[in-house]
Amino acid sequence: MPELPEVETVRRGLEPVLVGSRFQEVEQRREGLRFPFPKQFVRRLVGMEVTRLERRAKYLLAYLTSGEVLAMHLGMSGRFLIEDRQGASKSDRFANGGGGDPRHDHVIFRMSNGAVIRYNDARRFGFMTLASGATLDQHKLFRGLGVEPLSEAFTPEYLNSAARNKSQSLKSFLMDQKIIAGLGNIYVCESLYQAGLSPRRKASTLATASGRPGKRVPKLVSAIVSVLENAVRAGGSTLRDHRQTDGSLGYFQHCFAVYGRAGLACQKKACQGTVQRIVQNGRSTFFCPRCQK
DNA sequence: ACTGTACCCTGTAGGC
DNA sequence: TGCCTACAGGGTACAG
Repeated sequence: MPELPEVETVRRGLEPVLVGSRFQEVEQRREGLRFPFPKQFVRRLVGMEVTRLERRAKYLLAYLTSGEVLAMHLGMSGRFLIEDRQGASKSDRFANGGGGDPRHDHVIFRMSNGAVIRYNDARRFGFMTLASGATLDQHKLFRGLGVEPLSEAFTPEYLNSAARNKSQSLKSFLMDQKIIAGLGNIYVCESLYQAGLSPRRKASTLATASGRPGKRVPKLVSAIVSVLENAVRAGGSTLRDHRQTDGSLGYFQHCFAVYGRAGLACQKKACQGTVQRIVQNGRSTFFCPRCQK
């Protein structure tokens, strides 16, 4: 479900109730999600204060006073919902069953500040684990991750050199978390559309041999950054079941230019093309063959 | 190296 | 109404 903008939106929603608060009680309601929970999961959390909450790629990272980090991944359908102790939503925008089926509430955090945070995940592709904060960069899950697309390190030079020898499609190149961390299916489609680049093009055809990017790479970098920034600003997108931590919906889905629009007219003024759906690496790609070359 | 396929699991939308 | 199929934002393993 969640790509970078959604995870960042969740982070911003959780930060004020998690940071500076302690885990008073942790209810772990099953053995595992995608993976088993780590040994002594509850014991290693209870009593610990969260000192900061960060996002890396599509992971949420809660730094604990124990020196450990609670790393959380939402998979496809994971979401966090915040309530007060009485079980009422913090906000009154809780319509449409935004709380999800309680059968899929797998973890409940009761915090020292009174907040109750439920992790709900119907498909259970998400997971939680605990890792040492000091060596997080070396951790299996994190050591291979590529650059954050909203950081200074994401430059045309970086992308140019990463693409240089890649014969895979541009779409699968951009989906690769070892290259860019946090991009997913929707935002890759949207970025390629905005940059006017075909998802089928070989990644290497984008790059220049000199190491100095030509025109296409900077355009793609700008497209990725602006698509992500706009989505974060809009509070992420909502497809099917994504909800913000207060149960409300994101708004970015109203802004999709190509994603999910197969058969509809290309929105670029001069273009008479039709958005097409193809499958690449087992995932849907939406693009306009007329203006994406 | 890269692609396609299957898989993890449940919910939902659409066709009949 | 139900039953069936296809598909879903993520990621990994494996065969070719």
